[in-house]
Amino acid sequence: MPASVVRNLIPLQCNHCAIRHRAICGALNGDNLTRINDIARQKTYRAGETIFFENDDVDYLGNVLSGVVKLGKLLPDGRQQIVGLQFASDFLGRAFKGNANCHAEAATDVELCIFPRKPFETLLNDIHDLEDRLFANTLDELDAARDWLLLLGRQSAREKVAKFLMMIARRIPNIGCGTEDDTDAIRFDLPLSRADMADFLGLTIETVSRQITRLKTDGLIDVEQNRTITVPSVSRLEAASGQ
Amino acid sequence: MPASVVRNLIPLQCNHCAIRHRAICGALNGDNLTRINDIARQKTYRAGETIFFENDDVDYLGNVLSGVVKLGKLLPDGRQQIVGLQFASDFLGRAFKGNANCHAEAATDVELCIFPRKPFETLLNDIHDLEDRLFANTLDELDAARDWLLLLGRQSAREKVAKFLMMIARRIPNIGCGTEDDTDAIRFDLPLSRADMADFLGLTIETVSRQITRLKTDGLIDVEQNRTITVPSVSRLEAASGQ
DNA sequence: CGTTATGTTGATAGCCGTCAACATACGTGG
DNA sequence: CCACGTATGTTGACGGCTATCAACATAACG
Repeated sequence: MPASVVRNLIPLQCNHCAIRHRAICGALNGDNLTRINDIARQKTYRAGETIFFENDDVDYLGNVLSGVVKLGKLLPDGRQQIVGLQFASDFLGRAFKGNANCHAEAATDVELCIFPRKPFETLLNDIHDLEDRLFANTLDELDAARDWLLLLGRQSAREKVAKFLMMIARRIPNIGCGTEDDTDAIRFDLPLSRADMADFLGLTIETVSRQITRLKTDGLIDVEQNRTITVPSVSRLEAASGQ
Repeated sequence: MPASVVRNLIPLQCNHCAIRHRAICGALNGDNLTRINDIARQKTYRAGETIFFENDDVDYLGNVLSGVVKLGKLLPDGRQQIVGLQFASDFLGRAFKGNANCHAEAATDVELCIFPRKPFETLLNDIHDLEDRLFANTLDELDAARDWLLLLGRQSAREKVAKFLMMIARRIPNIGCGTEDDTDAIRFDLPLSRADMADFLGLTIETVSRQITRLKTDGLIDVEQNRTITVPSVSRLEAASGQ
Protein backbone atom coordinates (compact mmCIF):
# COMPACT_ATOMS: atom_id res chain seq x y z
CA MET A 1 0.00 0.00 0.00
CA PRO A 2 1.20 3.50 -0.83
CA ALA A 3 2.36 5.38 2.25
CA SER A 4 0.71 8.51 0.89
CA VAL A 5 -2.77 7.32 1.84
CA VAL A 6 -1.88 6.98 5.50
CA ARG A 7 -3.38 9.87 7.42
CA ASN A 8 -2.22 8.77 10.82
CA LEU A 9 -1.01 5.73 12.64
CA ILE A 10 -1.66 6.12 16.31
CA PRO A 11 -2.16 3.82 19.26
CA LEU A 12 -5.66 3.36 20.62
CA GLN A 13 -7.33 2.04 23.73
CA CYS A 14 -9.10 -1.28 23.38
CA ASN A 15 -10.94 -1.01 26.69
CA HIS A 16 -12.72 2.07 25.37
CA CYS A 17 -13.41 0.60 21.94
CA ALA A 18 -17.05 0.98 20.92
CA ILE A 19 -17.08 -2.05 18.63
CA ARG A 20 -14.86 -4.38 20.63
CA HIS A 21 -17.53 -6.83 21.70
CA ARG A 22 -18.96 -7.19 18.23
CA ALA A 23 -15.51 -7.60 16.65
CA ILE A 24 -13.24 -10.62 17.07
CA CYS A 25 -11.64 -8.78 20.01
CA GLY A 26 -14.77 -9.70 21.97
CA ALA A 27 -12.96 -12.98 22.63
CA LEU A 28 -10.28 -11.17 24.65
CA ASN A 29 -9.91 -9.76 28.14
CA GLY A 30 -7.29 -9.19 30.80
CA ASP A 31 -3.75 -9.92 29.63
CA ASN A 32 -4.90 -10.97 26.18
CA LEU A 33 -6.61 -7.65 25.65
CA THR A 34 -3.40 -5.91 26.67
CA ARG A 35 -1.42 -7.99 24.23
CA ILE A 36 -3.58 -7.04 21.26
CA ASN A 37 -3.78 -3.44 22.41
CA ASP A 38 0.01 -3.29 22.28
CA ILE A 39 0.06 -3.99 18.56
CA ALA A 40 -3.14 -2.15 17.53
CA ARG A 41 -2.89 1.11 15.63
CA GLN A 42 -5.49 3.37 14.09
CA LYS A 43 -5.37 4.17 10.41
CA THR A 44 -7.80 6.31 8.44
CA TYR A 45 -8.71 6.56 4.78
CA ARG A 46 -10.75 9.08 2.86
CA ALA A 47 -13.67 7.96 0.70
CA GLY A 48 -12.34 6.64 -2.59
CA GLU A 49 -8.86 5.79 -1.37
CA THR A 50 -7.52 2.32 -2.07
CA ILE A 51 -6.62 0.27 1.00
CA PHE A 52 -4.93 -2.54 -0.91
CA PHE A 53 -4.87 -3.98 -4.42
CA GLU A 54 -5.58 -7.52 -5.57
CA ASN A 55 -2.46 -9.70 -5.16
CA ASP A 56 -0.86 -7.14 -2.89
CA ASP A 57 1.24 -8.61 -0.13
CA VAL A 58 -0.70 -7.07 2.75
CA ASP A 59 1.40 -6.98 5.90
CA TYR A 60 -1.41 -6.12 8.30
CA LEU A 61 -4.97 -7.09 9.18
CA GLY A 62 -7.59 -5.33 11.18
CA ASN A 63 -11.09 -4.31 12.12
CA VAL A 64 -13.29 -1.65 10.60
CA LEU A 65 -14.00 0.92 13.33
CA SER A 66 -16.26 3.14 11.25
CA GLY A 67 -17.24 3.63 7.64
CA VAL A 68 -17.67 1.08 4.85
CA VAL A 69 -15.00 -0.80 2.91
CA LYS A 70 -15.64 -2.23 -0.56
CA LEU A 71 -13.96 -5.50 -1.55
CA GLY A 72 -13.83 -5.87 -5.32
CA LYS A 73 -12.57 -7.98 -8.19
CA LEU A 74 -11.72 -6.91 -11.73
CA LEU A 75 -11.81 -8.61 -15.11
CA PRO A 76 -8.95 -7.88 -17.52
CA ASP A 77 -11.23 -5.67 -19.63
CA GLY A 78 -12.18 -3.49 -16.67
CA ARG A 79 -15.53 -4.93 -15.66
CA GLN A 80 -15.80 -4.83 -11.89
CA GLN A 81 -17.75 -6.70 -9.24
CA ILE A 82 -17.89 -5.79 -5.57
CA VAL A 83 -17.66 -9.10 -3.71
CA GLY A 84 -18.07 -7.87 -0.17
CA LEU A 85 -18.85 -4.88 2.01
CA GLN A 86 -17.23 -4.51 5.42
CA PHE A 87 -18.95 -2.42 8.08
CA ALA A 88 -17.99 -1.35 11.59
CA SER A 89 -16.73 -4.35 13.62
CA ASP A 90 -16.08 -6.46 10.49
CA PHE A 91 -12.65 -8.00 10.05
CA LEU A 92 -10.48 -7.03 7.12
CA GLY A 93 -7.74 -9.21 5.68
CA ARG A 94 -6.87 -12.87 5.45
CA ALA A 95 -4.97 -14.58 8.24
CA PHE A 96 -2.07 -16.88 7.32
CA LYS A 97 -2.15 -15.83 3.68
CA GLY A 98 -0.52 -12.55 2.71
CA ASN A 99 -1.61 -11.87 -0.83
CA ALA A 100 -5.08 -10.48 -1.20
CA ASN A 101 -7.56 -12.13 -3.58
CA CYS A 102 -9.45 -8.91 -4.10
CA HIS A 103 -8.87 -5.19 -3.74
CA ALA A 104 -10.19 -3.02 -0.92
CA GLU A 105 -11.30 0.57 -1.21
CA ALA A 106 -12.87 3.01 1.23
CA ALA A 107 -16.50 3.55 0.16
CA THR A 108 -16.88 6.27 2.79
CA ASP A 109 -14.32 7.82 5.10
CA VAL A 110 -13.01 4.84 7.02
CA GLU A 111 -11.27 4.26 10.34
CA LEU A 112 -9.44 0.97 10.72
CA CYS A 113 -7.84 -0.64 13.74
CA ILE A 114 -4.90 -2.52 12.27
CA PHE A 115 -2.52 -5.20 13.55
CA PRO A 116 0.83 -6.05 11.94
CA ARG A 117 0.45 -9.50 10.43
CA LYS A 118 3.22 -11.38 12.20
CA PRO A 119 2.44 -10.51 15.82
CA PHE A 120 -1.27 -10.88 15.12
CA GLU A 121 -0.77 -14.40 13.79
CA THR A 122 1.24 -15.17 16.90
CA LEU A 123 -1.75 -14.08 18.97
CA LEU A 124 -4.01 -16.30 16.89
CA ASN A 125 -1.77 -19.26 17.64
CA ASP A 126 -1.58 -18.44 21.33
CA ILE A 127 -5.21 -17.56 21.99
CA HIS A 128 -7.50 -20.30 20.85
CA ASP A 129 -10.68 -18.29 21.43
CA LEU A 130 -9.42 -15.57 19.12
CA GLU A 131 -8.85 -17.98 16.26
CA ASP A 132 -12.25 -19.57 16.90
CA ARG A 133 -13.88 -16.18 16.69
CA LEU A 134 -12.07 -15.33 13.46
CA PHE A 135 -13.06 -18.72 12.06
CA ALA A 136 -16.71 -18.12 12.92
CA ASN A 137 -16.39 -14.71 11.31
CA THR A 138 -15.08 -16.28 8.10
CA LEU A 139 -17.94 -18.76 8.04
CA ASP A 140 -20.38 -15.86 8.32
CA GLU A 141 -18.68 -14.13 5.40
CA LEU A 142 -19.04 -17.33 3.39
CA ASP A 143 -22.75 -17.41 4.21
CA ALA A 144 -23.09 -13.80 3.11
CA ALA A 145 -21.23 -14.48 -0.14
CA ARG A 146 -23.58 -17.39 -0.87
CA ASP A 147 -26.61 -15.21 -0.23
CA TRP A 148 -25.29 -12.82 -2.87
CA LEU A 149 -24.66 -15.68 -5.29
CA LEU A 150 -28.38 -16.41 -5.13
CA LEU A 151 -29.12 -12.72 -5.58
CA LEU A 152 -26.78 -12.24 -8.55
CA GLY A 153 -27.72 -15.46 -10.28
CA ARG A 154 -31.46 -15.55 -9.86
CA GLN A 155 -33.02 -12.23 -8.88
CA SER A 156 -34.33 -9.30 -10.91
CA ALA A 157 -32.96 -5.76 -10.84
CA ARG A 158 -35.84 -4.62 -8.67
CA GLU A 159 -35.31 -7.44 -6.18
CA LYS A 160 -31.59 -6.76 -6.12
CA VAL A 161 -32.01 -3.10 -5.22
CA ALA A 162 -34.69 -3.87 -2.63
CA LYS A 163 -32.54 -6.54 -0.99
CA PHE A 164 -29.53 -4.25 -1.02
CA LEU A 165 -31.50 -1.57 0.81
CA MET A 166 -32.65 -4.16 3.35
CA MET A 167 -29.06 -5.22 3.95
CA ILE A 168 -27.85 -1.64 4.39
CA ALA A 169 -30.73 -0.92 6.75
CA ARG A 170 -29.54 -3.77 8.98
CA ARG A 171 -25.90 -2.72 8.99
CA ILE A 172 -25.98 1.07 9.06
CA PRO A 173 -26.97 3.28 11.99
CA ASN A 174 -30.61 4.29 11.76
CA ILE A 175 -30.97 8.07 11.64
CA GLY A 176 -34.48 8.19 13.07
CA CYS A 177 -37.62 9.10 11.22
CA GLY A 178 -40.41 11.42 12.36
CA THR A 179 -42.68 8.57 13.31
CA GLU A 180 -40.64 7.03 16.13
CA ASP A 181 -43.45 4.76 17.27
CA ASP A 182 -43.77 3.13 13.88
CA THR A 183 -41.53 0.12 14.35
CA ASP A 184 -41.90 -0.98 10.74
CA ALA A 185 -40.35 2.27 9.45
CA ILE A 186 -36.65 3.00 9.12
CA ARG A 187 -34.39 5.71 7.76
CA PHE A 188 -30.70 5.69 6.87
CA ASP A 189 -28.01 7.19 4.64
CA LEU A 190 -26.68 5.13 1.77
CA PRO A 191 -22.93 4.68 2.17
CA LEU A 192 -22.54 3.83 -1.53
CA SER A 193 -22.86 5.78 -4.76
CA ARG A 194 -25.11 4.53 -7.54
CA ALA A 195 -21.97 3.33 -9.33
CA ASP A 196 -20.91 1.26 -6.31
CA MET A 197 -24.40 -0.16 -5.95
CA ALA A 198 -24.29 -1.15 -9.62
CA ASP A 199 -20.92 -2.88 -9.17
CA PHE A 200 -22.25 -4.67 -6.11
CA LEU A 201 -25.51 -5.82 -7.71
CA GLY A 202 -24.19 -6.75 -11.15
CA LEU A 203 -26.20 -3.96 -12.81
CA THR A 204 -25.52 -0.67 -14.56
CA ILE A 205 -25.79 2.75 -12.93
CA GLU A 206 -28.82 3.56 -15.05
CA THR A 207 -30.68 0.42 -14.04
CA VAL A 208 -30.01 1.07 -10.35
CA SER A 209 -31.28 4.62 -10.76
CA ARG A 210 -34.42 3.47 -12.55
CA GLN A 211 -35.22 0.83 -9.93
CA ILE A 212 -34.82 3.36 -7.13
CA THR A 213 -37.20 5.64 -8.98
CA ARG A 214 -39.66 2.76 -9.37
CA LEU A 215 -39.47 1.85 -5.67
CA LYS A 216 -40.09 5.52 -4.93
CA THR A 217 -43.11 5.87 -7.24
CA ASP A 218 -44.45 2.58 -5.84
CA GLY A 219 -44.30 4.13 -2.35
CA LEU A 220 -41.87 1.55 -0.98
CA ILE A 221 -39.17 4.12 -0.22
CA ASP A 222 -38.67 7.85 -0.02
CA VAL A 223 -35.44 9.48 -1.20
CA GLU A 224 -33.93 12.82 -0.14
CA GLN A 225 -30.76 14.25 -1.64
CA ASN A 226 -30.02 10.96 -3.44
CA ARG A 227 -28.49 9.28 -0.42
CA THR A 228 -31.05 9.48 2.40
CA ILE A 229 -33.58 6.67 2.25
CA THR A 230 -36.77 6.36 4.27
CA VAL A 231 -38.56 3.03 4.28
CA PRO A 232 -42.12 3.49 5.54
CA SER A 233 -42.74 -0.26 5.74
CA VAL A 234 -39.78 -2.60 6.06
CA SER A 235 -41.99 -5.64 5.60
CA ARG A 236 -43.33 -4.31 2.29
CA LEU A 237 -39.80 -3.63 1.07
CA GLU A 238 -38.77 -7.10 2.15
CA ALA A 239 -41.61 -8.57 0.14
CA ALA A 240 -40.26 -6.70 -2.90
CA SER A 241 -36.82 -8.20 -2.27
CA GLY A 242 -38.09 -11.66 -3.12
CA GLN A 243 -37.82 -13.24 0.33
CA MET B 1 -31.57 -36.39 7.04
CA PRO B 2 -33.89 -39.27 6.07
CA ALA B 3 -32.44 -42.63 7.04
CA SER B 4 -33.72 -44.08 3.77
CA VAL B 5 -30.93 -42.49 1.77
CA VAL B 6 -28.21 -44.19 3.76
CA ARG B 7 -26.79 -47.03 1.71
CA ASN B 8 -24.21 -48.13 4.22
CA LEU B 9 -22.34 -46.83 7.22
CA ILE B 10 -19.11 -48.70 7.61
CA PRO B 11 -15.73 -48.00 9.17
CA LEU B 12 -12.83 -47.22 6.88
CA GLN B 13 -9.08 -47.08 7.06
CA CYS B 14 -7.53 -43.62 7.05
CA ASN B 15 -4.00 -44.85 6.39
CA HIS B 16 -5.18 -46.23 3.07
CA CYS B 17 -7.28 -43.20 2.15
CA ALA B 18 -6.54 -41.94 -1.36
CA ILE B 19 -7.50 -38.34 -0.65
CA ARG B 20 -6.20 -38.02 2.89
CA HIS B 21 -3.32 -35.69 2.13
CA ARG B 22 -5.43 -33.33 0.09
CA ALA B 23 -8.22 -33.28 2.68
CA ILE B 24 -8.02 -31.64 6.11
CA CYS B 25 -6.89 -35.04 7.44
CA GLY B 26 -3.52 -34.27 5.88
CA ALA B 27 -2.84 -32.40 9.12
CA LEU B 28 -2.95 -35.65 11.09
CA ASN B 29 -0.65 -38.58 11.77
CA GLY B 30 0.16 -41.09 14.49
CA ASP B 31 -2.26 -40.99 17.42
CA ASN B 32 -4.26 -38.15 15.93
CA LEU B 33 -4.91 -40.14 12.79
CA THR B 34 -6.09 -43.03 14.93
CA ARG B 35 -8.43 -40.73 16.84
CA ILE B 36 -10.16 -39.50 13.70
CA ASN B 37 -10.19 -42.97 12.18
CA ASP B 38 -12.12 -44.16 15.23
CA ILE B 39 -15.02 -41.84 14.48
CA ALA B 40 -14.92 -41.94 10.66
CA ARG B 41 -17.60 -43.85 8.76
CA GLN B 42 -18.34 -44.20 5.09
CA LYS B 43 -21.69 -43.19 3.69
CA THR B 44 -22.83 -43.29 0.08
CA TYR B 45 -25.53 -41.52 -1.89
CA ARG B 46 -26.93 -42.08 -5.34
CA ALA B 47 -27.02 -39.26 -7.89
CA GLY B 48 -29.98 -37.00 -7.15
CA GLU B 49 -30.34 -37.94 -3.48
CA THR B 50 -30.51 -35.14 -0.93
CA ILE B 51 -27.77 -35.16 1.70
CA PHE B 52 -29.30 -32.43 3.85
CA PHE B 53 -31.82 -29.60 3.54
CA GLU B 54 -31.38 -25.91 4.27
CA ASN B 55 -31.85 -25.24 8.01
CA ASP B 56 -31.46 -28.92 8.82
CA ASP B 57 -29.70 -29.62 12.06
CA VAL B 58 -26.88 -31.66 10.58
CA ASP B 59 -25.25 -33.84 13.22
CA TYR B 60 -22.21 -34.84 11.22
CA LEU B 61 -19.51 -33.37 8.97
CA GLY B 62 -17.17 -34.98 6.55
CA ASN B 63 -15.05 -35.21 3.45
CA VAL B 64 -16.08 -36.06 -0.08
CA LEU B 65 -14.25 -39.25 -1.05
CA SER B 66 -15.60 -39.44 -4.59
CA GLY B 67 -18.27 -37.83 -6.73
CA VAL B 68 -19.62 -34.30 -6.72
CA VAL B 69 -21.94 -32.63 -4.19
CA LYS B 70 -24.08 -29.61 -5.09
CA LEU B 71 -24.73 -26.95 -2.45
CA GLY B 72 -27.80 -24.90 -3.30
CA LYS B 73 -30.15 -22.21 -2.11
CA LEU B 74 -33.80 -21.69 -2.96
CA LEU B 75 -36.05 -18.65 -3.23
CA PRO B 76 -39.63 -18.98 -1.92
CA ASP B 77 -40.96 -19.15 -5.49
CA GLY B 78 -38.71 -22.05 -6.41
CA ARG B 79 -35.87 -20.31 -8.22
CA GLN B 80 -32.65 -22.10 -7.38
CA GLN B 81 -28.97 -21.20 -7.31
CA ILE B 82 -26.14 -23.65 -6.77
CA VAL B 83 -23.70 -21.84 -4.47
CA GLY B 84 -20.92 -24.40 -4.34
CA LEU B 85 -19.66 -27.68 -5.74
CA GLN B 86 -17.68 -30.05 -3.55
CA PHE B 87 -15.30 -32.52 -5.18
CA ALA B 88 -13.15 -35.35 -3.83
CA SER B 89 -11.16 -34.18 -0.77
CA ASP B 90 -13.42 -31.16 -0.17
CA PHE B 91 -14.94 -30.71 3.28
CA LEU B 92 -18.68 -30.78 3.75
CA GLY B 93 -20.50 -29.12 6.62
CA ARG B 94 -20.00 -26.26 9.00
CA ALA B 95 -18.06 -26.71 12.21
CA PHE B 96 -19.50 -25.26 15.43
CA LYS B 97 -22.81 -24.41 13.78
CA GLY B 98 -25.33 -27.15 13.28
CA ASN B 99 -28.00 -25.72 11.04
CA ALA B 100 -27.08 -25.67 7.38
CA ASN B 101 -27.40 -22.44 5.40
CA CYS B 102 -27.93 -24.30 2.12
CA HIS B 103 -29.01 -27.72 0.98
CA ALA B 104 -26.71 -30.44 -0.30
CA GLU B 105 -27.50 -32.96 -2.99
CA ALA B 106 -25.47 -35.64 -4.71
CA ALA B 107 -24.81 -34.51 -8.31
CA THR B 108 -23.26 -37.88 -9.12
CA ASP B 109 -23.01 -41.02 -7.04
CA VAL B 110 -21.13 -39.83 -3.97
CA GLU B 111 -19.01 -41.44 -1.27
CA LEU B 112 -18.57 -39.44 1.92
CA CYS B 113 -16.34 -39.98 4.91
CA ILE B 114 -18.38 -38.62 7.80
CA PHE B 115 -17.62 -37.74 11.41
CA PRO B 116 -20.27 -37.28 14.11
CA ARG B 117 -20.30 -33.59 14.98
CA LYS B 118 -19.56 -33.69 18.70
CA PRO B 119 -16.44 -35.89 18.71
CA PHE B 120 -15.18 -34.14 15.59
CA GLU B 121 -15.47 -30.73 17.27
CA THR B 122 -13.59 -32.16 20.22
CA LEU B 123 -10.81 -33.15 17.84
CA LEU B 124 -10.81 -29.63 16.38
CA ASN B 125 -10.34 -28.22 19.86
CA ASP B 126 -7.60 -30.69 20.74
CA ILE B 127 -5.62 -30.63 17.51
CA HIS B 128 -4.67 -27.13 16.54
CA ASP B 129 -3.30 -28.11 13.13
CA LEU B 130 -6.62 -29.67 12.21
CA GLU B 131 -8.55 -26.50 12.97
CA ASP B 132 -5.96 -24.47 11.08
CA ARG B 133 -6.38 -26.68 8.07
CA LEU B 134 -10.16 -26.42 8.22
CA PHE B 135 -9.85 -22.66 8.58
CA ALA B 136 -7.61 -22.46 5.51
CA ASN B 137 -10.13 -24.62 3.69
CA THR B 138 -12.92 -22.22 4.56
CA LEU B 139 -10.89 -19.26 3.33
CA ASP B 140 -10.38 -21.07 0.02
CA GLU B 141 -14.12 -21.64 -0.24
CA LEU B 142 -14.67 -17.95 0.37
CA ASP B 143 -12.23 -17.14 -2.44
CA ALA B 144 -14.07 -19.51 -4.74
CA ALA B 145 -17.44 -17.98 -3.84
CA ARG B 146 -16.08 -14.52 -4.64
CA ASP B 147 -14.78 -15.71 -7.99
CA TRP B 148 -18.31 -16.86 -8.80
CA LEU B 149 -19.75 -13.55 -7.65
CA LEU B 150 -17.66 -11.89 -10.35
CA LEU B 151 -18.79 -14.52 -12.84
CA LEU B 152 -22.50 -14.22 -12.01
CA GLY B 153 -22.51 -10.45 -11.79
CA ARG B 154 -20.39 -9.44 -14.73
CA GLN B 155 -19.86 -12.18 -17.29
CA SER B 156 -21.82 -13.25 -20.37
CA ALA B 157 -23.47 -16.64 -20.86
CA ARG B 158 -20.64 -17.73 -23.18
CA GLU B 159 -17.98 -16.74 -20.66
CA LYS B 160 -19.88 -18.45 -17.85
CA VAL B 161 -20.03 -21.78 -19.67
CA ALA B 162 -16.38 -21.54 -20.76
CA LYS B 163 -15.22 -20.75 -17.24
CA PHE B 164 -17.35 -23.56 -15.82
CA LEU B 165 -15.71 -26.04 -18.18
CA MET B 166 -12.28 -24.73 -17.15
CA MET B 167 -13.16 -25.22 -13.49
CA ILE B 168 -14.42 -28.76 -14.03
CA ALA B 169 -11.32 -29.60 -16.05
CA ARG B 170 -9.18 -28.64 -13.07
CA ARG B 171 -11.20 -30.61 -10.53
CA ILE B 172 -12.23 -33.77 -12.36
CA PRO B 173 -10.00 -36.69 -13.33
CA ASN B 174 -8.80 -36.31 -16.91
CA ILE B 175 -9.85 -39.32 -19.01
CA GLY B 176 -7.05 -39.00 -21.54
CA CYS B 177 -7.40 -37.95 -25.13
CA GLY B 178 -5.85 -39.58 -28.18
CA THR B 179 -3.12 -36.98 -28.44
CA GLU B 180 -1.29 -37.61 -25.18
CA ASP B 181 1.65 -35.41 -26.10
CA ASP B 182 -0.52 -32.37 -26.65
CA THR B 183 -0.26 -30.75 -23.21
CA ASP B 184 -2.76 -28.05 -24.11
CA ALA B 185 -5.52 -30.61 -24.73
CA ILE B 186 -7.75 -32.19 -22.11
CA ARG B 187 -10.77 -34.47 -21.92
CA PHE B 188 -13.23 -35.14 -19.13
CA ASP B 189 -16.79 -36.15 -18.26
CA LEU B 190 -19.17 -33.50 -17.04
CA PRO B 191 -20.48 -34.44 -13.58
CA LEU B 192 -23.48 -32.12 -13.96
CA SER B 193 -26.60 -32.10 -16.11
CA ARG B 194 -27.49 -29.07 -18.21
CA ALA B 195 -30.08 -28.21 -15.59
CA ASP B 196 -27.45 -28.22 -12.83
CA MET B 197 -25.09 -26.15 -14.95
CA ALA B 198 -27.89 -23.65 -15.48
CA ASP B 199 -28.58 -23.45 -11.75
CA PHE B 200 -24.88 -23.00 -11.09
CA LEU B 201 -24.33 -20.31 -13.72
CA GLY B 202 -27.51 -18.32 -13.21
CA LEU B 203 -28.81 -19.23 -16.69
CA THR B 204 -31.57 -21.37 -18.19
CA ILE B 205 -31.10 -24.87 -19.55
CA GLU B 206 -31.70 -23.61 -23.07
CA THR B 207 -29.04 -20.93 -22.84
CA VAL B 208 -26.48 -23.40 -21.49
CA SER B 209 -27.28 -25.76 -24.34
CA ARG B 210 -26.96 -23.02 -26.94
CA GLN B 211 -23.61 -21.83 -25.57
CA ILE B 212 -22.24 -25.37 -25.61
CA THR B 213 -23.35 -25.67 -29.22
CA ARG B 214 -21.64 -22.36 -30.02
CA LEU B 215 -18.39 -23.40 -28.33
CA LYS B 216 -18.58 -26.62 -30.35
CA THR B 217 -19.19 -24.91 -33.70
CA ASP B 218 -16.39 -22.45 -32.86
CA GLY B 219 -14.04 -25.40 -32.42
CA LEU B 220 -13.29 -24.65 -28.77
CA ILE B 221 -14.69 -27.95 -27.52
CA ASP B 222 -15.87 -31.29 -28.81
CA VAL B 223 -18.85 -33.06 -27.23
CA GLU B 224 -19.69 -36.75 -27.25
CA GLN B 225 -22.86 -38.19 -25.75
CA ASN B 226 -23.69 -34.85 -24.11
CA ARG B 227 -21.38 -35.36 -21.14
CA THR B 228 -17.92 -36.08 -22.53
CA ILE B 229 -16.01 -32.91 -23.34
CA THR B 230 -12.75 -32.64 -25.24
CA VAL B 231 -10.91 -29.36 -25.15
CA PRO B 232 -8.31 -29.25 -27.95
CA SER B 233 -6.75 -26.05 -26.63
CA VAL B 234 -7.18 -25.15 -22.99
CA SER B 235 -5.59 -21.75 -23.53
CA ARG B 236 -8.12 -20.89 -26.25
CA LEU B 237 -11.00 -21.95 -24.00
CA GLU B 238 -9.53 -19.91 -21.18
CA ALA B 239 -9.43 -16.87 -23.45
CA ALA B 240 -13.14 -17.40 -24.13
CA SER B 241 -13.78 -17.50 -20.37
CA GLY B 242 -12.84 -13.85 -20.05
CA GLN B 243 -9.66 -14.26 -18.04
C1' DC C 1 -41.90 -50.70 -27.00
C1' DG C 2 -43.91 -47.09 -24.52
C1' DT C 3 -42.69 -43.70 -21.00
C1' DT C 4 -39.87 -40.49 -18.83
C1' DA C 5 -35.75 -37.78 -18.41
C1' DT C 6 -32.47 -35.18 -20.72
C1' DG C 7 -30.91 -32.22 -24.30
C1' DT C 8 -31.34 -29.33 -28.71
C1' DT C 9 -33.21 -25.96 -31.67
C1' DG C 10 -36.42 -22.30 -33.23
C1' DA C 11 -39.53 -18.19 -32.64
C1' DT C 12 -40.69 -14.52 -29.84
C1' DA C 13 -40.71 -11.34 -25.96
C1' DG C 14 -38.92 -8.71 -22.27
C1' DC C 15 -35.48 -7.10 -19.21
C1' DC C 16 -31.59 -4.74 -18.85
C1' DG C 17 -27.47 -2.63 -21.21
C1' DT C 18 -25.92 1.02 -24.21
C1' DC C 19 -25.84 5.56 -25.87
C1' DA C 20 -27.19 10.14 -25.19
C1' DA C 21 -29.01 14.34 -23.16
C1' DC C 22 -29.89 16.69 -19.27
C1' DA C 23 -30.07 18.01 -14.15
C1' DT C 24 -27.93 18.88 -9.88
C1' DA C 25 -24.27 19.36 -6.57
C1' DC C 26 -19.63 20.41 -5.52
C1' DG C 27 -15.08 22.41 -5.66
C1' DT C 28 -11.71 25.51 -7.79
C1' DG C 29 -10.03 29.66 -9.57
C1' DG C 30 -10.87 34.17 -11.35
C1' DC D 1 -19.47 36.03 -5.56
C1' DC D 2 -19.74 34.07 -9.91
C1' DA D 3 -17.98 31.15 -13.81
C1' DC D 4 -16.52 26.96 -14.96
C1' DG D 5 -15.44 22.11 -14.93
C1' DT D 6 -16.15 17.75 -12.85
C1' DA D 7 -18.64 14.23 -10.46
C1' DT D 8 -22.92 12.24 -9.60
C1' DG D 9 -27.54 11.08 -10.72
C1' DT D 10 -31.88 10.88 -13.74
C1' DT D 11 -34.49 10.05 -17.74
C1' DG D 12 -35.43 8.68 -22.58
C1' DA D 13 -34.77 5.92 -26.93
C1' DC D 14 -33.16 1.94 -28.71
C1' DG D 15 -30.93 -2.60 -29.22
C1' DG D 16 -29.19 -7.02 -27.81
C1' DC D 17 -28.81 -10.80 -24.80
C1' DT D 18 -31.08 -14.09 -22.49
C1' DA D 19 -35.67 -15.95 -20.84
C1' DT D 20 -39.82 -17.99 -22.24
C1' DC D 21 -42.67 -21.00 -24.82
C1' DA D 22 -42.83 -24.72 -27.86
C1' DA D 23 -41.57 -28.62 -30.76
C1' DC D 24 -38.60 -32.11 -31.47
C1' DA D 25 -34.58 -35.47 -30.79
C1' DT D 26 -32.19 -38.69 -28.18
C1' DA D 27 -31.15 -41.53 -24.32
C1' DA D 28 -32.48 -44.14 -20.30
C1' DC D 29 -35.42 -47.46 -18.33
C1' DG D 30 -38.79 -50.74 -17.10
